[in-house]
Amino acid sequence: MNAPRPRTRIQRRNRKLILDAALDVFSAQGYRGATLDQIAASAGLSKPNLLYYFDNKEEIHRTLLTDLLDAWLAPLHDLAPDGDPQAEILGYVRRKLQMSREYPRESRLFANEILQGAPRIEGFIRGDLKALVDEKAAVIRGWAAQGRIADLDPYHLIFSIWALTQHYADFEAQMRMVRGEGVDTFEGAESYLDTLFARLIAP
Amino acid sequence: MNAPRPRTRIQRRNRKLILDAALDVFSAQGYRGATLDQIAASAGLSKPNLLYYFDNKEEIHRTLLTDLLDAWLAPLHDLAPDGDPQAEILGYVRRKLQMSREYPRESRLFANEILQGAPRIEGFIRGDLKALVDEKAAVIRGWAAQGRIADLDPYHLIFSIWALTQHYADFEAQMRMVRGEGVDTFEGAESYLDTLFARLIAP
DNA sequence: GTCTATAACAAGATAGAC
DNA sequence: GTCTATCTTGTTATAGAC
Repeated sequence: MNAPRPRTRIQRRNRKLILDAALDVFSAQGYRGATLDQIAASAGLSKPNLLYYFDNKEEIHRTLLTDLLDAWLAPLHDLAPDGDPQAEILGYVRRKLQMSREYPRESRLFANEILQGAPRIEGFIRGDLKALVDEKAAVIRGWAAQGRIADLDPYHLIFSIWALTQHYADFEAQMRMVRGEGVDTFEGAESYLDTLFARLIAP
Repeated sequence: MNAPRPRTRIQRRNRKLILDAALDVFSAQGYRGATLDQIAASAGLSKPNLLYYFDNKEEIHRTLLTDLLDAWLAPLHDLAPDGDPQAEILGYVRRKLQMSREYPRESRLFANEILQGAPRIEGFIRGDLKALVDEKAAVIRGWAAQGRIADLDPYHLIFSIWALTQHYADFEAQMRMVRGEGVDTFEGAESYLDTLFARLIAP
């Protein structure tokens, strides 16, 4: 029997509870490290009740990942070819950093997936993501050709934006331990990345 | 009964085989995702034979991680306070990138550990790593105070070096899929990072 | 819809022959 | 030292009462 489409209020609420708990556990432990017991306990439900809402463990994970992928493309999608190059690139950096701050668990879920060779999202990466990156890389290359930004490899540029912004979410544990518990690890990040990319892309 | 200290040639050889296979599997699947069956198969030994050389799964993992941590500090350790600031920082970036290229599995093993909250290396991070980072941050701050490099937060600077260099190892799967199978993902990385950090730290 | 109880199946670890 | 066979535990998933 398939899990029901969420019709009632209580069903929608429980599905949300489960997905939120599962995001906690999967992002912190990885797919195999997570157990249904942990997720159930964190959601305040029994394990069989979890499996009333989702057919199996994998479906919970796939749901989280799928929901995430749409949001994942948005910041880059918004990079406008007819905008001011500097403002567009710095704006993209800010939106990406904002995502790391607001959705660190999602970032870690994604990082776990990539680290393991992206087995479940290979289609997404080779498909939608690659298409979008190729499109925006061409835009950036055009700006460089016009001398409106420095002449940089657009792929390295995009990857460096991902690396720097996602690091604040994915390696947050390390930053916190190195800097000490009291520190907000995002403090100063936006201004640092603003400076870094402004100096990098200045023509 | 404890596993034997490696005395004979064959023991040393088998321990190496096991650790190399385990590094493959742990770095790709994470601690919980890895199974002794996979490691044994990859090493060409039987599962009980693995456990003749190591008491249990955790000891294999701990051995890999411990061996890694020494090497992990070296590039930053070599940043010399009395050297030329620009050359020292760019040299550190190059050494770190070189480690990502030569030891991508080790980088992913480390990344897996941090993503999960660094449960097994918290002591290392709060201890040796924090001490080294604090020490070198002070050096960098001194350079900035003397106007020999730009005035940047040294912690954000160090973290950004980690983020950018390790990304080439940890997110290699994504880069390969976005760029296409034929591409060497490290191609152009050194010159890109050279440019990035040279422009960033120029006074 | 939710629960207790339990089946079914990995996966870590051990026993004991060779 | 290495293997086959097996024990034991943890985990996913199902049965069936309520």
